[in-house]
Amino acid sequence: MADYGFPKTTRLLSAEDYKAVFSNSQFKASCRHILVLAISNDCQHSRLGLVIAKKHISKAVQRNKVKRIIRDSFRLHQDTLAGLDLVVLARKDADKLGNPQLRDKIQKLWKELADKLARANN
RNA sequence: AGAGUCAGCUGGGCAAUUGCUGUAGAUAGCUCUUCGUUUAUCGCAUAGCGUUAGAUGAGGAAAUUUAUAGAGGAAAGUCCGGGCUCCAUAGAGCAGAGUGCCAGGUAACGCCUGGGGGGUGAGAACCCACGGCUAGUGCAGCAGAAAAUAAACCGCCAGAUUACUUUCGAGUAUCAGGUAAGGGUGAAAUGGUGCGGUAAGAGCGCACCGCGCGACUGGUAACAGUUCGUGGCAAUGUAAACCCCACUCCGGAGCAAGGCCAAAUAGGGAUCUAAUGAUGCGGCUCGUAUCGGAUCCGGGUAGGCCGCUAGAAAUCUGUGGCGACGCAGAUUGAAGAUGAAUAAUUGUCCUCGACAGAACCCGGCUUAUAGGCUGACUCUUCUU
RNA sequence: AGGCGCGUAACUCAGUUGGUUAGAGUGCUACCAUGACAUGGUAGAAGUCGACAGUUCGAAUCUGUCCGUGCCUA
Repeated sequence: MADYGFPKTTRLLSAEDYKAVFSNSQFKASCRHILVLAISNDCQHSRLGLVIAKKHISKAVQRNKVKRIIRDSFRLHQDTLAGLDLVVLARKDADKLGNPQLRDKIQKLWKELADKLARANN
């Protein structure tokens, strides 16, 4: 049975972690509203970081909502992305999507990343 | 029944599954770690100190699990007022900033309550930066004759040793005057109506109204008055113009304040040390400065911890007060994150869910806000 | 979160303190000059001064409240 928890070990915590992902990102996946960067890490599991800029989503309620949905989706799909440090950036108008649409989009991006990872390992 | 005014409350509910953060407890001693006791081992300068490994006791982290709590009325804007913290600081004044009818409330306020005055509305009610331009200084474009110690453009008026005309009444022009009743300009033109008065007029005089000043009465006061006296009126607007008056603040920053622990790297200070070393100053010795190693010390970055939520607290009761609010008693423990929790999915119900997310904490103000509920009051219509 | 500043022509800025006329440069349009283009010359258009209230006879300017935008503090 897969572990669907989201404890602190599966998050990016310090500024250095983020810096590492930004400066040498190995994998990329994006759509109109979301961009995902990733590098492989030394852990067994994957780790998630979120960058939701105030510039792109102006209202705090909307920012929180987007973060929650992405986090929840990551929680349910993290077993397919093992060994990656991920940073998810929200682009403009990401808050205009409905909850189910946002969910679909992020799921597709997870899948794309998983494929790329498999290809790189082979 | 309809229309409306004010005040208060609420801000989707239920169920299942999967998650997050705090707090309290439990678990196994499988993982990491701190301190102590003890056994073995190895090293050395050997009553000792240190290395490594094991056993054991206590604590912490992480993990698993159970219970429990978990955004707002505005959490927002940052427009005011405080608490708290640090730095600065003899005291007083000037300067500066703010407030501005009166009284009270408050930790304090630019907030609130009650009262006064003015305005809006049929009314319940609502709105008002509401001290002073009779302390001084300034400003008032254009238009208009004149714009602030008033003023004569048109008009009106009697006069003249004047000129012309003449129907001999006077008229026109000119001169030097009087006049603020009428005209037009302007946002604004120096009380209103009537009577008298006059050459024409004029607060020039009078009556009433309005206004100023003083007294009296009521009121803590602002202020009010079918009161009395007095002044012919002197007093245009503007203080969100300078300013005057009264009161308040009066050093500065803000939890990214501030305090504690503290790696790596670089650098600082103190002590010891050896080649009796190297380099610079110097012709050489002496001297002096720098350079090596070890130990200790303090500052301090990354990072971590505290600050952090029990407070001008909430609720209820009693009591004083018209009220804001005060006082007394009882009860309650109610978010505290830090790449930042408080949710997601599914089902279901209804009226189909607005504005919107704590970040040190309070008191206000302002702005945004779907719908629902309660109470008090006003007006209109109908019925009894 | 806390603390500062700025909104004026399409663009870059004056004017705001001290109230009564909105101005400069670049760009744009038309014409002149040239065989043509650039340069040059002449003329012209373009602004509810971020929005809404208030004070005033009168507001880009004074006062208040919102909106947008930028910067600083780890």
